[in-house]
Amino acid sequence: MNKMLGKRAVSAHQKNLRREALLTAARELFVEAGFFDVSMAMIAKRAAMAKGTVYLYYKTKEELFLELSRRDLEIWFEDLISKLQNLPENPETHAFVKAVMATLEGRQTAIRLLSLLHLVLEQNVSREEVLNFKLDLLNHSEIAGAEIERVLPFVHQGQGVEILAAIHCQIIGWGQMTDISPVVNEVLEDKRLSPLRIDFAASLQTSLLCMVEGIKKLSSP
Amino acid sequence: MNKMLGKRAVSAHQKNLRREALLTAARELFVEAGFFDVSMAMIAKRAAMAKGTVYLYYKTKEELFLELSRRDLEIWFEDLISKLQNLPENPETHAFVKAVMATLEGRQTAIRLLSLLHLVLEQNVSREEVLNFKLDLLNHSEIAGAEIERVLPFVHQGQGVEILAAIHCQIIGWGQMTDISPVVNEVLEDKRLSPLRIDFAASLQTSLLCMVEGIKKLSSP
Amino acid sequence: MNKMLGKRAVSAHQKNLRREALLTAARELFVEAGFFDVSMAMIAKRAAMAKGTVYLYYKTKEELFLELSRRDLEIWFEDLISKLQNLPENPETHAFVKAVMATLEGRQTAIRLLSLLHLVLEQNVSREEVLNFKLDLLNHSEIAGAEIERVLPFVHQGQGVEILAAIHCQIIGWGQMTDISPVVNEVLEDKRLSPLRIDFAASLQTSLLCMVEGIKKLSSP
Amino acid sequence: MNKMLGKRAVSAHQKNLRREALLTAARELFVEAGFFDVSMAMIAKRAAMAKGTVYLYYKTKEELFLELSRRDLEIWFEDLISKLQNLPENPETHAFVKAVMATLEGRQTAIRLLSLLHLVLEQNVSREEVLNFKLDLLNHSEIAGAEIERVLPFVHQGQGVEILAAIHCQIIGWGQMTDISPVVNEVLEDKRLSPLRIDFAASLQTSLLCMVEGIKKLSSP
DNA sequence: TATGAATGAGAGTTCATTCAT
DNA sequence: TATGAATGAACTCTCATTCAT
Repeated sequence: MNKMLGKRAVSAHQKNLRREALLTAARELFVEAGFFDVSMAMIAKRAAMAKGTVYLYYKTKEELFLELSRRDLEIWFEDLISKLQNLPENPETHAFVKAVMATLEGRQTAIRLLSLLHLVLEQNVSREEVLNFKLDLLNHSEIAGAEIERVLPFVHQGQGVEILAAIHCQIIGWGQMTDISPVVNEVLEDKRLSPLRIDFAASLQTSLLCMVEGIKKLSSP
Repeated sequence: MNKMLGKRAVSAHQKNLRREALLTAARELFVEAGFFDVSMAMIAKRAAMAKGTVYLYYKTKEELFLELSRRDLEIWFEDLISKLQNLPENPETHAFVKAVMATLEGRQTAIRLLSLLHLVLEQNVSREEVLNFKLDLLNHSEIAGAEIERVLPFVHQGQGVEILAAIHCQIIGWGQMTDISPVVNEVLEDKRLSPLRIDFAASLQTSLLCMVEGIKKLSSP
Repeated sequence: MNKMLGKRAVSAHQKNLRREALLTAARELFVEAGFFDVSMAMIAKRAAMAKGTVYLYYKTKEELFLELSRRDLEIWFEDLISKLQNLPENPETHAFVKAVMATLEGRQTAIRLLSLLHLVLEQNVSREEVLNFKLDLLNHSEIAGAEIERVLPFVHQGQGVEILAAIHCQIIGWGQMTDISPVVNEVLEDKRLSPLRIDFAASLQTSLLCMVEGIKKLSSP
Repeated sequence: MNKMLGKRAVSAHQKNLRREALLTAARELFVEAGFFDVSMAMIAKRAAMAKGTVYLYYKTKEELFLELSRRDLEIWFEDLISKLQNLPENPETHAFVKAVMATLEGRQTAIRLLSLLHLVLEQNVSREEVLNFKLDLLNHSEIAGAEIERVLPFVHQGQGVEILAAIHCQIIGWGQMTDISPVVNEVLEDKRLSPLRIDFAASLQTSLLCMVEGIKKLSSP
């Protein structure tokens, strides 16, 4: 038994501590080994709980990781919104992109979770959980979207959320293309393959820059 | 025994037919159930072969699907190159994007495979297989990249492959975001969530348009 | 579920019952079919457990049978030590051999396990398990060895364990030569082969007799 | 195709070459990896034949190894008979045992095969093969047995074969007890276990000595 | 005679999930 | 609420043997 958590979580507060402990354990293991190679048994052990206990808090492995994604996304959104708020109106495109890029620094885990989200996390989860997740996502998206609309004057109303989705899309895309397995890494050391070696940050920054410039151009008559 | 294939694949041609049969079976099942819910046993059964026989042709499930991806990518690249060749030099951005979009029509499977590629297919596969796959990919990328450079005069040399990667990135990104599970689909019918309902083709087309316009603008002084 | 064992083995006692049930099932099947033709699945079924449950108690098939051997050896050693203790000091060689032979009556299974021990059981088992097994074996050997030294005055100190090993050797040897397959049994009915028909007890008794007499003779000046 | 063997074995001579090649391959692999870890595919490959071809010469894996054992036993018997013939009548017990021991030098493979013989090789083999093997064995045993009777005058008629069986028994017994797996070897390095460390040659020699002395003593009134 | 593709049962093992305690 | 024993389907993969060619 985890001494820190006490014997039984009776109060809502204690239950939240348990949930938090599980998420922390899951995140650590996810970083170390990836989603597929982490088992519920490992998570339980790391969180100093019994296997069965995990299921009192999360009905499936996917639900646990979906919650983890929600937390990470929430933090990211808050960071993004805050950084956008600090931008002057109609900034250099470059400044806008830099701000977005800054929100991704040190967020490898969140980026990897984003890639898993659609492929695995939204499976084997109840309607209700998905709905809550999506409502949460929408909520944050709309706030961040509005902020984008405020900052970039050439973005018309409602387009903010779409731009957010496009950013999301590129994070997933570049994320996957650069989050490669050790074997691939080794193979890519072959000189002939140098054109296929891609840097996440550089590629994302460039493509975001193009995107924003493109939007700007297409918006003005 | 599969009557169509004969009893034994002795000639190289017959062996290729067997490989093809396995790929076809795998593709069908992949469409029906997705990568994770398809087992080698199912593929064997669908291809009317014994379980052990599959392993004579592909050492792992990942190797089989990697080959499937290679085939689909090859076809896609050929289509892309051909459609680019049919474009006049310096076409309307819209025409360029339309051409790219046209290559994706009816290619759901290829798009889904592209998403899996980095996450799972390039694991549990030998160095050699990955190397061959990558060399193949590079080869096609360079031809298509050169064609892009020819078609879009503002794209300077070597940038064609990068643009291809960016297209690739967006196909993966939008692909994942729109290739959703039945539960999610159901949830998204909720009116409140309409801003999160995304159409693959529309989103990709728009974002490609922006990207190309952005590149054009950033390239000209 | 096995009604006798209850639903869940929570206490150490209940777990031991489970282990015992598995050993019993394994022993029965071993008698019926031999080591190679017994699978973990069969053992599980016979013990009325699920396949996965077996692996909670024994990590490999070899570990299970090693434990079975340990139990059988332990019982044999206890019997041997007790029978030796009941012997007067410096008995007739014949009486000594008879005592040893008596410990083997109705111990076919133990004899067959002894033969497998070195060939297969000590493979695919962890260092630790082997070590424990060997320590156990040594422990019993030393007690029995000391008893042999007490009983046979011409046996000098430390030689008891060696004699035990020689007994062990002959049990294995005659055991293997007489534990023959049905086909061989059938073949040996051929009159010409009568010199090759060997009886375990008779052969062992004779060879032990010779051995002890030989030791006696070689020890006295 | 193995160039040395030619394309097709039509003549009896060529067929024998094939059989010999298979036995050689099997012996090499048996030394390297042991019976269980050698597959028919490996043997075929080593002998530069196709898998199916092996089955034209030996109906089962066991039959092949049984033949291998027969060859090795034959050679051993010839050596034994020859060495016994070179002994003077009524030699020192020690000289007799030395002669037997000398026949085992460099015959690890034969010794290991002997241990497998009863446990696995005589299974999954046709009646006929076993009969031939046994007749062969009997034949050699009788010659060698007669030689023993000649050499050791206290051995009465018919007892020679029995003594041979007892020698056989001890070779198997000590062979198994000393032919240990790497794990066991490692474990036996533990100082506490030193009494369990056994040397094949030393143990066998001692036990043969005792046996012969015992027989001598028990034979004389 | 020779081949090697095909078989397919079965091996050991894992693990998300359930549920008696 | 917490436990962890139990489940059992599913997994990948092996290999002696068969048999169409």
